[in-house]
Amino acid sequence: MAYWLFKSEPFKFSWDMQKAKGAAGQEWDGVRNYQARNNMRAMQIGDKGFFYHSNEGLAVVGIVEVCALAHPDSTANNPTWECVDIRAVCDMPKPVTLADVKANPALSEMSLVKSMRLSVQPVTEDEYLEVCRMGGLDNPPK
DNA sequence: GCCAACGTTGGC
DNA sequence: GCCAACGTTGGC
Repeated sequence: MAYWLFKSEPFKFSWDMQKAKGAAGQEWDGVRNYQARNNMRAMQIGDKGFFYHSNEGLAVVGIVEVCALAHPDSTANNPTWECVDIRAVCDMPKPVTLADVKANPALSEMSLVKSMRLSVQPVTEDEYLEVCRMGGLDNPPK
């Protein structure tokens, strides 16, 4: 089991929109960055991840899980670009902001701090559990 | 809206 | 294959 972080600008695709897709989930399309694509290729069904609002909100607002392995991005005209499908699992009871993450020494190595611009990031288990704890999630889905 | 960081492109 | 120019992302 691996952990990830998915960034989205809420005015383009928000957490509410993700939740509205329900159990069927949503193709995480639009990624045009090799590192982000490679992260998605490495994902397994059931991997968990954070849903992060960039630009506005600047916070981890929910937990998602991978529900389809990497496949061609339906919005791309080039088979180079692939993406997974993800579905909402639960809300973060208390959104964990970027400022919260930066202020926590235990998270100083997190990609969110170190590789700010990467849109699909790996998260370690320790980081996953720590952010869940900060967000008031007592029994984080694994 | 500004600008720093960083990935990509393209000339040589 | 180097590196300057350029475009995009995203925090502030």
